[in-house]
Amino acid sequence: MSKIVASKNGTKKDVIIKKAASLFRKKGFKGTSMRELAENIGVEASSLYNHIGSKSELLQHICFKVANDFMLQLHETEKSEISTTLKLEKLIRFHIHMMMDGYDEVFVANHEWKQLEEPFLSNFLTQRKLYESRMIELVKKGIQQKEFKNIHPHVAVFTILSAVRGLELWQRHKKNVSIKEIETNMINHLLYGIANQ
Amino acid sequence: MSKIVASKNGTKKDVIIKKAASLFRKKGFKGTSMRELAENIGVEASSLYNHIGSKSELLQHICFKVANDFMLQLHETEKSEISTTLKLEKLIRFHIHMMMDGYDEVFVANHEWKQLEEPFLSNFLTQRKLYESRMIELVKKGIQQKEFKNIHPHVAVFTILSAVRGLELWQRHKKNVSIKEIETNMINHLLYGIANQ
DNA sequence: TAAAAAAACTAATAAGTGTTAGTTTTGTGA
DNA sequence: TCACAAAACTAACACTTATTAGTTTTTTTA
Repeated sequence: MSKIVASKNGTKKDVIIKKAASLFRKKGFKGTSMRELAENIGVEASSLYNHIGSKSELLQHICFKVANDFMLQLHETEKSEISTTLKLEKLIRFHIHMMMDGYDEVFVANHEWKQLEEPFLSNFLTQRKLYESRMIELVKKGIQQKEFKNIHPHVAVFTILSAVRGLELWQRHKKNVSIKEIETNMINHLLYGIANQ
Repeated sequence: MSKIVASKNGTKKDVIIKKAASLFRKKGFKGTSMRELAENIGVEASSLYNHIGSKSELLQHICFKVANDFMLQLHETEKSEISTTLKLEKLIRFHIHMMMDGYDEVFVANHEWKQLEEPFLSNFLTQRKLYESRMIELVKKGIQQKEFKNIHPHVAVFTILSAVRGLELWQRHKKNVSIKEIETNMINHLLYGIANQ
């Protein structure tokens, strides 16, 4: 029937991946059928296979694109010559922006990676573990330099990562609060707390 | 073949639900088949239907049990005559303990509620929204009473809820850090921050 | 120990899954 | 305009899904 319309800067495969990310977020990877994906694009299911190899491939693409983006930013931040506090702040801001700009993809990478098949599953987990441990090193450094309190680095990093991931919850409510406002409040909360004294 | 063994304090249905929660967490609701569930219990799939009505019913039971537990605790906390800071602290501690004791169930309620069918889906979302708004009211009160800084209550609540939900990540690493240690660090982090000055 | 109830079993159903083969339509460059 | 390539289509495949019917085994009760 209709032909898949390639957007200006992206192949038809990209269009499929984008729609897949949206559906995988809303209904889950296993909860989304190829027929459903095809229908949302305006095409028969079999036609998708002119552009992609398999359903799994779609998930792989989404997950590793996100993982890669985060890794690159981490690497860049580590190299930059600013205080540890500012490095942490920069990373938190990046997480916030990724969550806002690439909501569907980040959500899918966070929630549907379990459905990856080997060896992609192991690969993804290794990369995530590496990311976490490098953030922990950063916090440790901040403690040594007396920039941070004598907290448990592991707990601190997980608290931060989780809080940021929780921006997912915001997508439902984004009417009243601006990104800037969320960003400022969240950074203050995570770095300086909310209690007086 | 073998019969479903009912544990001391629980019907056979409870055994099925417990195992379902475990599998739904590990593989997702859609990713878990009734045959798989049955096999894990040591029985044929059709035999499950002597004890339960449907697969969906299992998910419903898990989600609403969790939602109910949280609601009850919120209600009790609201009534208790302690400072707002202590109320918030009490709630955070409850979240932490729920995550530790009922890991599978809380995880499933957090991640698989989307797979609920109507009218259960709407019901669940309404209840969650109510929970959130009552926590927001609590934070607002804390600000009025000058117990909290002049933060954005909405952002603060979501940051806290997300951070606590992130305890999921801990189940993988629970070797080195005790619950008590996590609890203390997390509460300090969320209420008082991590930065010096 | 015999009767009744509970819970297992086998077998089958209808619907849905990802994917492939083969064919027809559509768009493009000579 | 004609040939070639890209991308759509229809139809089918082998398999898995939740669930039901009907039957047999096991357990409980009297």
